[in-house]
Amino acid sequence: MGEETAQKHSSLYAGTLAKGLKLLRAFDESHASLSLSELVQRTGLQKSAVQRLAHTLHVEGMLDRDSATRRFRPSHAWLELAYAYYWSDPIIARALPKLVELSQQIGETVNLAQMSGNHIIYALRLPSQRTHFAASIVGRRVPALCTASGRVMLSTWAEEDRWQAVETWEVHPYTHKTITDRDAINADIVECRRNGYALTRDQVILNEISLAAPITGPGGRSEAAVQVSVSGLSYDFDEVRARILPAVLDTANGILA
Amino acid sequence: MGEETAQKHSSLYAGTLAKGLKLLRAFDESHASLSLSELVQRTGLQKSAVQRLAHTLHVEGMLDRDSATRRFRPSHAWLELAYAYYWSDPIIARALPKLVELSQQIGETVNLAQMSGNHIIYALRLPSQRTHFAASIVGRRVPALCTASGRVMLSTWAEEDRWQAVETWEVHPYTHKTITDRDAINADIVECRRNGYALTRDQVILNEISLAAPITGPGGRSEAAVQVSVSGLSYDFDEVRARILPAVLDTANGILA
DNA sequence: ATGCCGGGTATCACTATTTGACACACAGCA
DNA sequence: TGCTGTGTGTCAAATAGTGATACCCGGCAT
Repeated sequence: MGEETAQKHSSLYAGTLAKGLKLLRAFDESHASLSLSELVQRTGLQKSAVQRLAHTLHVEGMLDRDSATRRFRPSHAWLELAYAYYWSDPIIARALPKLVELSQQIGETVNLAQMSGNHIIYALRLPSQRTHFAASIVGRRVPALCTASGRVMLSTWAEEDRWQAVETWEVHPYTHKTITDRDAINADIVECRRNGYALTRDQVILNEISLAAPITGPGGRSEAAVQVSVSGLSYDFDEVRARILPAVLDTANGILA
Repeated sequence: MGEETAQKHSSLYAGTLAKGLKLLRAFDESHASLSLSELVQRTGLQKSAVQRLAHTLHVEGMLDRDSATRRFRPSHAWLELAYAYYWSDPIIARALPKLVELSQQIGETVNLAQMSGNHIIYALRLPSQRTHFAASIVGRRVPALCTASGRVMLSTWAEEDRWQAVETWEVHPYTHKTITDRDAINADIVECRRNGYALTRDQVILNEISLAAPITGPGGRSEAAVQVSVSGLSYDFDEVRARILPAVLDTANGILA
């Protein structure tokens, strides 16, 4: 066993609960439903433990069980947790009406992205056009350096934090055009800082243009961004700047962090 | 203690995990953040237990802690769980593109509602107009009998199940116009059955008109519905029937459950 | 200043709870 | 018929959670 677990086992650490959470996290976009033995594989836990924990989660309504196949699936309770999240994060309530307005105004997909560790997470999504499923649903995480939202947010950070992020944060080559060179990413962030917005294309999905503006609080450090996705087949950068950018900047400025 | 707990304590029941989940569920729309002692109050658990469980949830990234106020809050992980849910429920991927289309077509708020026990839960929401915050975010649960969605779904159920629902399921008087009389509700459901859609107003929010059509699978029993909300100040029933109903029926029929 | 109070934190002996190896039942398959 | 993989059930051993207790700190009234 590792040494990094040392801190965790501070007699305040409830291992059973942690293992239960591990079961929940075993479900993701490529593991939509899991059998008992798959759960064992994915979590590395003991069969007996998984059996008891999964049973408990089922009884408590956190997992649905298909009685024919015996497989487990996330339950509606998972959406209820999202509901509670939305109420707890004050920026959501401030952003939502403005995003709806923006969405109506420009007729393109509008998102609220938040910094979450070294990723961004989409907290609100208002899809207006057909795109990939993953690009339409909340809760998706993407390495911040690969996204327009992440870069604009970073552009508002203190020199040192920004530097540390560019040097060490994860990058994932989603497409063959994804920028993985850290100097190039840094250059883009510097430009974001000058412009007050970020404009990227082909970073996560081919032919997708992404425009983001930071939501800044009194400290000036941004932890959230308004982001718009449009098809690179319908727009070029200049058109985006002309037809969409002003509204996005307005929206972002109208949301006090 | 109680006798209803008998089933749960079947030696397969991990109490510690269940208590941890109880902490998560202590957060809701009127309890956006909770201190240690508030968690104690709301869960009825021991202070020590709450301390350990909350610490564990924090270490595991399920709870954020404001280091100044020492209060706990839902973390981004709660949105990630929703993300996993969306991938796991096959109806979501089929419904989403059609709902986006419908939303663009009619320019009004579109929802996907699912039956969840005796409530409906909003699984997808595409808000187009300003409304109440609660009416714009996913994961909200409402007693099925109070909603157009719930009633159309029930209208497709077998006589006996329908009857049982109308007789026993919970009703909540959200507004002074909410129908709480079970005979009246039953009459409406019978009408839904004849019409193939449900049309209500003022049931949950005053001046809100709600139109719902069932998504039916091969069995004929509906567990999900396409629902549209419009302002009762801009529409009356006849206008809704003329201008919105056809598109909604098309959409619902185009989604195979 | 003083003392009280409530909330968050830390400790520790006790024991209830989880553990994990084993054995069983069942279904699909060679 | 006898595998093999899964889901289920059992039980002694020991680990992990319990909850009473005490401590620390800041705010507040006296």
